[in-house]
Amino acid sequence: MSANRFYITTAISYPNGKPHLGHAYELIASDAIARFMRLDGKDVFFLTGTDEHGLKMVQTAEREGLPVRDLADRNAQAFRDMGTALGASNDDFIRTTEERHYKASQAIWAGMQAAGDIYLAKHSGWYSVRDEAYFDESELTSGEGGRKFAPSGAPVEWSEVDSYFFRLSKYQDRLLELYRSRPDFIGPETRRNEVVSFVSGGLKDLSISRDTFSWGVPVPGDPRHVMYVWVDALTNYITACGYPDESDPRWKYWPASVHIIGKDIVRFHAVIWPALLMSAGIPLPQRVFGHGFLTNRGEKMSKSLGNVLDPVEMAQQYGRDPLRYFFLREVPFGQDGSYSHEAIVGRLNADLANDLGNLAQRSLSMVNKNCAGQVPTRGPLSPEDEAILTQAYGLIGECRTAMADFQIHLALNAIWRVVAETNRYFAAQAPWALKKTDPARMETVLWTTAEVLRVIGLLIQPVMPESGAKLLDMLAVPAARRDFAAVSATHALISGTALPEPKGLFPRYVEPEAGQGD
RNA sequence: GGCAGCGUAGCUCAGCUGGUUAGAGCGCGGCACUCAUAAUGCCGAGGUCGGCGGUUCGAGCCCGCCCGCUGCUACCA
Repeated sequence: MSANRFYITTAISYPNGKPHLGHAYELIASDAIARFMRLDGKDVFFLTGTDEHGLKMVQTAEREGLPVRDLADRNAQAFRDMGTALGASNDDFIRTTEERHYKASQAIWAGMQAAGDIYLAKHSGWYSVRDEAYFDESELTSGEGGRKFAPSGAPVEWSEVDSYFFRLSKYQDRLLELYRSRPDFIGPETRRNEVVSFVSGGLKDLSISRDTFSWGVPVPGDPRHVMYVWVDALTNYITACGYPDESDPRWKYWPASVHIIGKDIVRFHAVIWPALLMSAGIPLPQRVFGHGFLTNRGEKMSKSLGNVLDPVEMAQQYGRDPLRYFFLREVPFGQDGSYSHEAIVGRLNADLANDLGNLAQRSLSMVNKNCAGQVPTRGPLSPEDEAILTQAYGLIGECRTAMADFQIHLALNAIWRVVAETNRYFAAQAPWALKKTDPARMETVLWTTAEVLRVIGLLIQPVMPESGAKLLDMLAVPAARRDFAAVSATHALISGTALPEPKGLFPRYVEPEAGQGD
């Protein structure tokens, strides 16, 4: 990966159900990062997709009376549709049931095998059919008659099956060295600490195949087995780059700049994945970043609590851009966050409608009425004008710093700090009063405000692409001048340019009749 | 149990290598303005910085103990 390329992925979603807010959140955040990097001049490849194999898909399909492939097709489409509804700009959407992925998975398997890291053995342990999981002896509780039970209360039985294993244990030292030499490989830091602690405690070899079902990628040379979870799912990130064909035009994007994932699967991405890659002799991703979870008023979303919200419906209710803004501004990226209807409405009305929307409205409507609908005449700049402009131009640096560590909320904080400052500037300069006493000065104040709005419009595009475009449209900023290279005085608004009539940027959210609340 | 982290205004959180009257946003109270999406601006209320004890000329920031909370402690993706 050259310095100018940026490859970002979300985790691939397991589509045995409909997409939920957690999926939406990860996609929105990744999309904002991808868009930021594109606008900042990078050659971006942004990937998302679905992980469609495994027993649960088979079971869900049975329950619904569908062929499993039909279920996969239907639900994968639901995830694609969610992306559309949220404005995701992914360059590809990978499905692990695709032919290209079979090739890639079998190729990496072969690579690991060639390295001597795969062997066949008995996978044994206490298995709970209901939980579909193995449990360590220490996790079990004993009931009457010596029967043993999983933490969930489900009965367990001793199970022994043939399985291929990956020599994960062999990579402990190399992994620790990786974490030591590249401190930002895992983020945020708290996740890094956990992983280091975990690996330091020793690694066991990993069961990577099953012969108890067939819905998966066949193991090369032993079609009784399908690959189990790890190899199949993680490999998607290189499948999309054309692996194993290194002459594929996409191969240049590997290694990925960052895998954006939920905090619950950090270990798989920060331990197993690099080990698989090391084994197969493939370069390692630059970074792995685990975001937090969203809760509804502090409670986990769950069907039984009835607080599961459909992200597509939310986008319709609040607007795609405002919804994106809310989650990216309200939740420090990497930490858990809570949301509620009240919190969303509060943010939308305060930050979007009142602060930014109204700033655009109050200034641009004055321009429209008093400056012949053109970019105002810029006279000599006062120290106050210079100060606010300097702050605005300085934002790109702050945003770059924040986004380099995926601190999206800090970038937005910085932008809104300037929005607030601009409202103060506008009130202090009182162009409505200057209209009578010093029209030329009024024009300069309006020009300065419009120029700040131009910069704001450019910088909000990653998070709110439509709204950013709308604001830039109102300022007649040409399409070719909408990347971050334009965040400078060099590309400032030119006095006399004709402007369209301003339109509301962010309407206030008003409760529908007989407020349903949330 | 072990390891890691956290506990600062009603709420969500900032507080750099310890140093004058502990900060922001939201919420709340008052005032101003009327260009604007009943928007905005100004002022304010005011928290024993979880508790106790230390180190220090001086601690929210260092040390010890205690209380409370969270995460991790592998085969569910």
